Amino acid sequence: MSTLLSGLNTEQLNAVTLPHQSALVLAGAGSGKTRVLTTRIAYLIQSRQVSPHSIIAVTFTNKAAKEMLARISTMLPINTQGMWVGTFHGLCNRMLRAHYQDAGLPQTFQILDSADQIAVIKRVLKGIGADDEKFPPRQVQWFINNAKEEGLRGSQVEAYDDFTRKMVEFYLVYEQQCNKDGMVDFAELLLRSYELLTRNEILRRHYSGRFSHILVDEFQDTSQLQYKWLKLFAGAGAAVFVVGDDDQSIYAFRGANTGNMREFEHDFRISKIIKLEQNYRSHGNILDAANTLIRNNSGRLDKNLWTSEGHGEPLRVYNAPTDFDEAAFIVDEVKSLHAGGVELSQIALLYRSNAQSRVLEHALFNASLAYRVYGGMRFFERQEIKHALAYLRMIANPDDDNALLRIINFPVRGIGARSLEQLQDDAKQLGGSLWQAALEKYSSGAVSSQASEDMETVLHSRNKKIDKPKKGVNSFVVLIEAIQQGCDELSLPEIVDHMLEHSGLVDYYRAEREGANRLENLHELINAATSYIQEAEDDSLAGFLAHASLEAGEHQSGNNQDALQLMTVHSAKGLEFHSVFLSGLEEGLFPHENSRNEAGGLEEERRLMYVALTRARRRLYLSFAQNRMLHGQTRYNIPSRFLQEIPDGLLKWLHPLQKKVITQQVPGIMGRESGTTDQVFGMLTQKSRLRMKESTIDIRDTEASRWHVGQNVTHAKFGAGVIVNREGGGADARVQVKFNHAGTKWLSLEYAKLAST
DNA sequence: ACTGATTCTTTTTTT
DNA sequence: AAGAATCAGT
Repeated sequence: MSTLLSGLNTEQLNAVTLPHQSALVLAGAGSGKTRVLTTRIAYLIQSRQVSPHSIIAVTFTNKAAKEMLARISTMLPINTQGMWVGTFHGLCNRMLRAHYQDAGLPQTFQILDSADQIAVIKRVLKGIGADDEKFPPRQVQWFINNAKEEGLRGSQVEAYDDFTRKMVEFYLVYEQQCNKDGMVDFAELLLRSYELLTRNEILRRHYSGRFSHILVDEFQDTSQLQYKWLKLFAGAGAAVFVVGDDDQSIYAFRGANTGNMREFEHDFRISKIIKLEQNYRSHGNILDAANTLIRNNSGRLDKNLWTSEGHGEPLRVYNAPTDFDEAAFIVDEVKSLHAGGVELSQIALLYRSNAQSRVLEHALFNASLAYRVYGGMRFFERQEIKHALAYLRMIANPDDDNALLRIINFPVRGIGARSLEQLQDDAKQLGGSLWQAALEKYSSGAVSSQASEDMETVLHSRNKKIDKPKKGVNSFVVLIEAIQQGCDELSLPEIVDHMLEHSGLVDYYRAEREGANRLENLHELINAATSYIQEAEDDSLAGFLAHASLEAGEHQSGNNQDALQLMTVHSAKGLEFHSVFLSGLEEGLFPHENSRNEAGGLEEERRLMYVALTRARRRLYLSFAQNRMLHGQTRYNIPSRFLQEIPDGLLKWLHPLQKKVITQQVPGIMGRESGTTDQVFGMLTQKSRLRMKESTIDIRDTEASRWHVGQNVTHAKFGAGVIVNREGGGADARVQVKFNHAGTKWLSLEYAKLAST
């Protein structure tokens, strides 16, 4: 007990030991939020004799849920399996599985991730002959999800204009399709379980009675519907303990509603907000920068982070000519940090959008630095895995049209658009799934052909209609049935293995030239199944499939070696690192240009920036590039306004060698002496920009002219050699070097650190 | 039905 | 720049 609470500061202790009442904890970045939550749970169980069975803890990501469970079990020797800890979506799934009948769902209902959802929408649109130029599937998806988030069914949405009426129509057909196939999208998980509780009084009583304590992490990220869902769970008697930081709300695009914090204050009669303001993570300068920046936002709940640590280093700012230079700079700095004893895994490279990782990866790869990219293409989103999952879905529930369409001709078995159309028509007539239609066709060559037709036509049409397409469809039906039968008595990993072998997927990718990686992923899927049955209490195939949809990421066939961490700012939330590089600080990128048109968009971007800054413990690099390649063309950018919102005194500007000259030529641009914002930052005139560019090239050319054919050189990695050729000029200058021991290579003078010997 | 070529389009962030 | 989607030719 005393060990449980030791080391907590006054506010933390206060929060942890609160009596049975609802509470709002406003917890700044790095203020020990997770610790407070987990300790509170442990404290409730240990000192208040609260049964783990009556505690529910909601987190925002699966990762956070896992970590919470792990921390609790180190504090208390209890079985955490009975506890309800998870994301909103995860918990809703759990509930719907338990009461699938009451919820009007088939036992094997499938969860659609966004990509699946788009696919279904596309199919639906095509099915009713809608013009997908005029109604882009993305927009339809957005409409549907928004409606669901507001708690509205297709029949309840009010439409006053043609466009909306059309959208509603799509929504209705989409709903129908989902119901028919037993599919549930993310928003549906929430809405469905919300409705279940609203309608079903017995269940509602059961749950609101069962949970005496509800704890919510990252409360600022909850949506309207999620909040209503919470209130339903809480009923009248539960103590609801929510922890959040309005400054770190970065999911408004997904429906997060900071206003929930104020509503909560009101709804649950919170008399005093508990504030955790001592930061245990970052040095003073970093914190000051973050605090100053975020003060530019309006309507914040008041809070100011402080630290008892010293100021530490200034933030380092780097102005790179191009994104390549930026990457090269980062690589250099990482190397010296690493050489100085900082573990690679303690260094993070953060960026606003996933696409930015490419340049960085390229540079890191060439420098042979170990790195790991989070997010981006996730494990369960890869095409080979999606294919494999589709086969598994067919085993679990063959009426899943979506899954069927994905794999009916993959690997190819001669089923083209023609036979598919046929099948879809049959299904429509039958009023059943594609699978049922396929079965019908396959199992009965002599189906009730219309008696009115004469014999010849029947024979004729049978030969043409049934024989030919039947071949393909037939083989598919046989295959799926064979796999299904083969799965009896098998464990989950064995089912996966069995499916992989017999579906032909393994053979397909084995034959593919670039298939090695995909093969590896397919095998990794077996491992994923193995670890799933070890961790989850429900080891059914349906459970595994739900898991795959809900937890798309975090399963990488990865090694645990010390590696740099690359991720978006969003996915860095909740993490901390010794050193952080924040790259791409340019207008249009961060803040992102799309945020301009959205209400509150800029403030959300600023919060995102705040999150990014507060990830760093000791050292923080901020960098931007004047030119950046985007969608295949170069864009000229001006530095992010957020840079300017950080006090000068906290920044230390780093300049590459060439830059010194530029500074002299164009004073007032690089130096940040007095002057209006526009002069300093941005609005570089076309002319001055040009001047900068020219001067850069000039210098480079001098740089390049240092090298000539026949010169003896050494390279850090390849050793000694002689220049045998050179081409290009300016930024593109390259030399061909014949190395004594490493063959002949073309090297870019810009990056290859050649030394003359 | 399949292949190769051409055009199009890109998510900002995630359950 | 790269991948997906569509189109044309076989």
